[in-house]
Amino acid sequence: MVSPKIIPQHRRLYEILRKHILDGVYKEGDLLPSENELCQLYGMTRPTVRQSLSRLSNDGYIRKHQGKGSIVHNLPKEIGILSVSGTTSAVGDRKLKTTIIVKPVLMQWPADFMFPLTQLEKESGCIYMERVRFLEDIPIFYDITYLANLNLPRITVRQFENKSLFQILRNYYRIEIKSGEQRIKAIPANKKISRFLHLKNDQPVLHLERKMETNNPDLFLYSSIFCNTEKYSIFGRF
Amino acid sequence: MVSPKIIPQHRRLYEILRKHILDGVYKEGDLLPSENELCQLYGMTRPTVRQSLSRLSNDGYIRKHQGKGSIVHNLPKEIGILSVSGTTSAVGDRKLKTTIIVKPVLMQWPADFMFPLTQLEKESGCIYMERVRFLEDIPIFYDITYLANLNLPRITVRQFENKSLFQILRNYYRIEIKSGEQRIKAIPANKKISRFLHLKNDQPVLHLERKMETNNPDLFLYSSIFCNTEKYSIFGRF
DNA sequence: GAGTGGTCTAGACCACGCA
DNA sequence: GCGTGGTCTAGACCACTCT
Repeated sequence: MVSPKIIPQHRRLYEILRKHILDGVYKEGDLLPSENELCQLYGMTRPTVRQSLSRLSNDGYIRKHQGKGSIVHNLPKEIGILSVSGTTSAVGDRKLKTTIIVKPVLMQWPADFMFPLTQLEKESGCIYMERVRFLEDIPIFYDITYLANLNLPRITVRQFENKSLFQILRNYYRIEIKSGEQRIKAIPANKKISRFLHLKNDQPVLHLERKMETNNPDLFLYSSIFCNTEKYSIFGRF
Repeated sequence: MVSPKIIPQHRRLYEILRKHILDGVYKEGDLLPSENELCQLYGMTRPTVRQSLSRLSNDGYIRKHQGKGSIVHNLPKEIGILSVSGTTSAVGDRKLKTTIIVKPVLMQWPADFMFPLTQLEKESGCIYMERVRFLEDIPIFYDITYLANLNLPRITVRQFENKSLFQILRNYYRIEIKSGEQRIKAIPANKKISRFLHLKNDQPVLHLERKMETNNPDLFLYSSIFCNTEKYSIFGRF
């Protein structure tokens, strides 16, 4: 573990309000306290409060209405994998179980990698792992993860079963995901995919190719995610 | 046409910088003028400038680096349909041709609509249209659009061929899209879809179900979009 | 009219990258 | 050490909604 980082106030308020919404302190359709009330409650000024609310609004937790206030929005019943937080926190409160297919191993980068790599990444080698994620005992995601082996000692021996990769990166290496980009396609499931996701061959699956930036400007996290959307849609805001 | 609305300064600067990036005034990898320089150049203060840059960053046009500056980012070569601007502006400079399959008609809302409707929407009836969008002569999107018939006189007789629906809504009815949400699935193409998108039956396509909010709080725009991702991926940021 | 969110100003201090 | 972006304050005026 490492010493904690200071957390900006707008981020702190964002987390508080988000937790209150998820915990039902503020329910769907409720009016949040007004911006001025939040200022007083948490000892901030309006721009700071507004920054928190702006993020909540972008993430779909609230809707702002001029002259009325901020209203808690219907929480998406689907899987919000288009958010930044990674798969684990993307499914809300539902239980997500993980099976490791390939434990983290150090290897060469694939020859035709889905994103261009920097020289530094190429030289560092690649940490590789495969996981299948289950939601209510249905396999939903088949994740293949790649990241450069930059200042991540002992990562290949850590236990991933109950923690998300994001948690481990944050707790042990102080790595935070800042943002990312992705390409989305619909493809037929090949043999490997259909086996892991319990689908028929050639059944359509969603394929996400993601590149995530971290607070280490040299370190990126790459995922190739195959997603069974038979029962759960992928949800996003824009 | 209607009288123009006043445009906030942060929005104005956002549009200017966005245009400069798209026009190549600032090229990929270039450093944008610093925030303080932009303040002087456009006569704004830093929070205002930062609001513009923040949006540019969210939309993927720039990356901000503390201590260095804002760097113009690789423009996505794929189709950025996950952005707010609608299909037409989502494909950058490439030519998007549209074929109208069903001209706008007034009808009843479908019995099992993909999103819940307000009482007002149900009573107003539904404007319905179908279009196919081509990129470089390949059919990419099969769009089915629905919106409530609220204060939209004569919309069923307007010409959609060369203008986007969004342009018509903005120019004639002063309707702007503010934000939206969507569900994404991978599904097999049925007969109708495969005919319009020139695909084989059961070939995987992306299915987007979108609900968009406008500056009229009672008016929402709904789309069901079937997307051929054989050649072009859908691009998004998060 | 009162209260809400939307926009904007004019400063301040800090953390980071680079020369 | 200097300039960069990151955070924050303490105000201001406006547009909108509701009563």
